[in-house]
Amino acid sequence: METSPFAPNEAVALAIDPRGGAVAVGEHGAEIFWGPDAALAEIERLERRVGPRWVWWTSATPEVLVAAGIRPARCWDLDAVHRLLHGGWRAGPARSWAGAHGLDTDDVPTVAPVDLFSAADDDGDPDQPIRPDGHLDPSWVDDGWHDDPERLATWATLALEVSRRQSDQLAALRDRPAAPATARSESAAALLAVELDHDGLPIDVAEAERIVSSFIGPRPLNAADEQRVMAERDDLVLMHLPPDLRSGVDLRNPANVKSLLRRAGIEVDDTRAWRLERLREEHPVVNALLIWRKAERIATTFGYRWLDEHVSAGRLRGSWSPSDGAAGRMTATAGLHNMPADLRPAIVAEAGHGFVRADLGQIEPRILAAVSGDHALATATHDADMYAPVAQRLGVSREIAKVAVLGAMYGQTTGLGAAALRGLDTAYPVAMRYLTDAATMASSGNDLRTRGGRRVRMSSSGDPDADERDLRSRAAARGRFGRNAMVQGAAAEFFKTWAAIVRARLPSNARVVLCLHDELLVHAPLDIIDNVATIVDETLQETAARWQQLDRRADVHFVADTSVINRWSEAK
DNA sequence: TCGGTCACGTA
DNA sequence: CGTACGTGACCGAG
Repeated sequence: METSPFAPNEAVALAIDPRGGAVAVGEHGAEIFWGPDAALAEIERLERRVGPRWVWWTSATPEVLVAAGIRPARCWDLDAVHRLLHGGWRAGPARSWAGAHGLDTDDVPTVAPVDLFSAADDDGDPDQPIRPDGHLDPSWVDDGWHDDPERLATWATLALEVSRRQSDQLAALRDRPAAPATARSESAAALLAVELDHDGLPIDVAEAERIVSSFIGPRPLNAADEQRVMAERDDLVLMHLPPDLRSGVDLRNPANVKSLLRRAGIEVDDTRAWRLERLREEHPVVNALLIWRKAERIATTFGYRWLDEHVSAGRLRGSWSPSDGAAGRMTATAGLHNMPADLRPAIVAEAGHGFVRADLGQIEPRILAAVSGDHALATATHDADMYAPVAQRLGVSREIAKVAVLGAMYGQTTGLGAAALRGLDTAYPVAMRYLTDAATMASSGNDLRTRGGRRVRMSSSGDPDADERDLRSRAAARGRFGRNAMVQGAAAEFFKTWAAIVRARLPSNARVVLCLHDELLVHAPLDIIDNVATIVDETLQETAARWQQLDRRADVHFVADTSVINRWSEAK
């Protein structure tokens, strides 16, 4: 009979030295696997036979696993939990350690710049990872544990200790009962981010190039050709000006464009597209400029260079971050989160595969109903379109109701019907009070915590030069930020829980390939695609049920629009 | 070379 | 005086 020092679901800290081996440390024992290949094989075996909750310092550890084809089921990511507990986007072992030990996380020791004279003058004990002041020794953090099983074991043991302390800190958030569960789903999202980095988003490059070409023409042959094409694009705008105004105009310089427009008889405060949109008919140069801007965006940001840099083997890859520094939404580079809709037809499932695309409907107002515990607003969420009952209750049109609710969550004060805002206050006082409380706290510089326990820092960095008006407007800005962060942050937590459970429920040949704040894209073989769609829908209800279990405040319904498609552009 | 501003795409 | 993000071009300060 096989014995293991670990139990299913037990927290087991894992430290990997890709060149040497790995160490796994649990409550009641440890295992050392030496030799890189043997270590990965043993980790895979442990994952399969035991299924612990792996604890790791940073995503560098799962990166090794995912690269080796190992997809752990459960984890505890110290970075992710640190960000949750202490706010902001910065993390790393030194900060996680400091945060777990009640030390200053903003001022952790760093390795001094390499210096010939100071190199030998290190007052730290090389065998001792903890400094006298209680911080992790930065030289240890960097690579002090490499190539030595014993030091690697120390490193894993320290991780396990941090995870215990983090668990205690989460449990101590008595008014945030969802915090421990959120730490687990935030960890899962961090692991998913590693997988998204690795897997990439299926893209049909030929189709993408065709779309790019439709905006800016064929791929330039060389730098000179590129210059020529650029000049030709510029000319399509400049031709609408009298010849004596054309020279020296740089369309890429907004100030320049502004004066250009003024000379054409058009006065604007700035040259943003939404402002120019209404002036299209005023002068042909405006229309030409807006078309130019669109092409310029493709040329500079989403053109051939973008494809060359970020696409390989039919996948568009970016760098995923499981939580931003504000409300904790996922972010991604390489344009994965801001790809123009025009390019979405190029996101095509591979042969024999399809996408399941699902997006949460009206997620933020539903989240507001849940986190505030407003029963009247919760009742509205029982409708597939929750703005309809809100409109009825306020006695306004659906459009007005929608704008008013969104405006309340964003802190918008202008352009809203005052009657609708007053109506919200009387119809949904609990939800509105929740928002104004958050705004009041934030505007006076107090940190907030989301429903899942994420600390939202308000760091009111005092500017000695700020005058009274500056201070007031900054306080108001903090208020809007805080008000929105409580909703956006809880929505991000809800979304990540959903994504994490979907990930756990999917068969191994189906993968989440995109997370877009309220939208999931899953890539799967066609013969199971309907099953995957069912999993995605059922998982949403499971996510909602888990929330209700932890909160038990209001019966909020969540809905998703789910469809099976071949191209990202097909749904919606 | 760097930070700030403008601009614009997504949610 | 509606939030968040990433990217790129330009500007001015250093």
